[in-house]
Amino acid sequence: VSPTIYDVAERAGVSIATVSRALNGRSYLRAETRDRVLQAVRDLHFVPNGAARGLSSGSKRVLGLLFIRSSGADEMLELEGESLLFTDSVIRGAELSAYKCGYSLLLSGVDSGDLSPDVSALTGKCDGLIVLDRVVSERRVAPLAKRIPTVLLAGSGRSRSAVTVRVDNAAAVQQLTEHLAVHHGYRRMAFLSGFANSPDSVARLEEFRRAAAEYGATVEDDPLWSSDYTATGAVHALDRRLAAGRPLPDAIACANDQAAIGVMHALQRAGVRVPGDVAVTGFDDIPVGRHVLPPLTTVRQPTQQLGSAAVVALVKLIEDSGQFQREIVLPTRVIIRASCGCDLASPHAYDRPMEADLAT
Amino acid sequence: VSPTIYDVAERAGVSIATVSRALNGRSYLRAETRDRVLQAVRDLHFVPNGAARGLSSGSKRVLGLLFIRSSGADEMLELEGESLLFTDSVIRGAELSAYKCGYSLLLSGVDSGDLSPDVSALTGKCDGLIVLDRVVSERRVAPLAKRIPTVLLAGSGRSRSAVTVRVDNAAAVQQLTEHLAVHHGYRRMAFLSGFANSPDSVARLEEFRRAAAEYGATVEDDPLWSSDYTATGAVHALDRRLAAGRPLPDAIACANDQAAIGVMHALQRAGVRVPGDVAVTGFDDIPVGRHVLPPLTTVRQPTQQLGSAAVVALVKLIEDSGQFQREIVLPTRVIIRASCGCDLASPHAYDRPMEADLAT
DNA sequence: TTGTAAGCGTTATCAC
DNA sequence: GTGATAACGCTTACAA
Repeated sequence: VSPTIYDVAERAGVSIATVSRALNGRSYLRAETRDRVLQAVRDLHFVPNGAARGLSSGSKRVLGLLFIRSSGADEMLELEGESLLFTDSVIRGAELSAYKCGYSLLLSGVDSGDLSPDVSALTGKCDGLIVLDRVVSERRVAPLAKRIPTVLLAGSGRSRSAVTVRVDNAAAVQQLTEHLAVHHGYRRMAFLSGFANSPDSVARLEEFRRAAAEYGATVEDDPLWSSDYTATGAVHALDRRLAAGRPLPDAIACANDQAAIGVMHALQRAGVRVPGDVAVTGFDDIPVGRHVLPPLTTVRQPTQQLGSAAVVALVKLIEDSGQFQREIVLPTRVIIRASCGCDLASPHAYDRPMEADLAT
Repeated sequence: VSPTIYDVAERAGVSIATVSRALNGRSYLRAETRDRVLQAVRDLHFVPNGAARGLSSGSKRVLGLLFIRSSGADEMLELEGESLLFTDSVIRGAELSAYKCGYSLLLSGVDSGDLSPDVSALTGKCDGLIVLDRVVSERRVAPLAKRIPTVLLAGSGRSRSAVTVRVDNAAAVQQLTEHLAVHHGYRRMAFLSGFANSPDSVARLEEFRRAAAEYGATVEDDPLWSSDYTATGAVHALDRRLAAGRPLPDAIACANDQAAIGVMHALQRAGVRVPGDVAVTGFDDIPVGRHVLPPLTTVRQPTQQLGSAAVVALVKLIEDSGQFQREIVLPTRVIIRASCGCDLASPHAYDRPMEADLAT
């Protein structure tokens, strides 16, 4: 039913090669001929078939983006709905950047429990892959990257086989830890991890341990300080920790904001004051972080830029398969609010309240 | 570099037709042969080329989703970042549903100022299109839908040419207006519109006028009561209205939550109490709505379901091109919080505070 | 500057 | 059951 270049060629009185040339503008063409072809294209509402194009040229002009589908979104807390933001923001950044590079973005979620996701359905449809944190285990990256250009997003940066785009976890955690240990003088700390297989969570924990040691603070070493990036999971972890009866740490750093909010909730419910008795920090800077009480001290990541940087790196990988950066590290910024113990009116209050935002 | 069915066929000692059959499982095949082929597939890490498949079979197994890219996200208020949620949530729902139907989702943003977006880049790459609110004007829908299966998301439902999936704006606004007019007794109302070319905004305004009249309330008729779905835009609109000096209405219903938050901000900044002096309501139920003061009375839409319903409708349209529903209407739910004048402790407080959510 | 024709990697229609 | 082989709609040498 759809017209093909043959139809266009016939209507314009030229060969299909000429139509192709007029469309792609690669070769020289008499202006008059080109106009005639383009007129026929318009007349027929011709749109080139992407599959045929991809097959013939070897380039589908499509990038795949693999992310983890949060399991059972419907059954979760309302709050969990906000976890959409990190991945979604990456997707937005990636889409825009892909568009600018002349590609489209093909989305594919992977169920969180799925250990060996069937990536092949996607790989066949695109020229390259952007793989978000935790989608494929580190040892499965190499075989994948061998078959198709692959960029890892938020990986540890340890994978030698694929390009990695990630944030500077080390600098962020270093800065945050210094703030907690030096500015506030907290000595007994804890770090609530995300998934054990999340390179980001692992990197943050490692750096937290290192930095804490540097400032002479201790980090509680107990398997219960690990969770799953959700507020619910954090509440459960904290409830277990509270039940243990031992004195609580001075400060609890969390692998992400949702967990931090869960931690604050569990503490407050147990009558522990935040930050009076225990300070809490997050990571990501999700919007609701400024509306909870106390407003959350956290680390802001350039989420959209993560997506766009990944696309740019991937396109480079696909197009000029020559040299490329093995690793791209994006900056982070510590956002001091109140949950760390700071007074919002203090000079550390980089972040302004909502009214100020709106006044712009 | 990638292996083809020829390589697989050779390794398995069969013809390419047999490989194709083993892969697609359509035809009968000796079990032993099939196993041999599948083993070769695994050995070679063969992945069928999607472009070739699409070209040969006529079905690319890809659905396109067109949405409006919010303009200049970087320069906007932090709050605007939360407007990501509606579209993103639709995308998530669509992705999951597409996956279940055996399709992938191809994303394509359209710049908000772009009057005649180049949809052709996408149409060539997919089997059908999901078009979000405001992406293409109503008169451009028909020619598009003629060329490629198209589902309109959040359209007015007036387009005879394409299938429409939308929420029940009429019921929601009717219910909300009744609450304002009957329960609270407000008589003088206003409605702050979104974009003039947004069918959803138009539908909400129309129904608001109708319902208000039904209950004997008046609706201010002034061009300044129109804006652009953003908090900033709403602040500007309200500032103009405040400057006019006339007495304010009893209640202001807004076309979406961001606008409602902007309205509340502008009023409060001018010393007007919400809801004491003027009641305000929103639409969408974005997460931050429960954290603003007063918590926002609004209408919840099943955003993920909008996406998945659109996909299901589109797949049906593509696959059994026989009959299909012209219009699919999803239910909405009024969420009463405090900005309408309700006491949160009253029986109308369907929505529980954050603590209650977390306690689950 | 334009036309001819050979692929690209599948699926699907025939035969056998 | 399985194997040849002809599409599918485009790009791109190679000729002219």
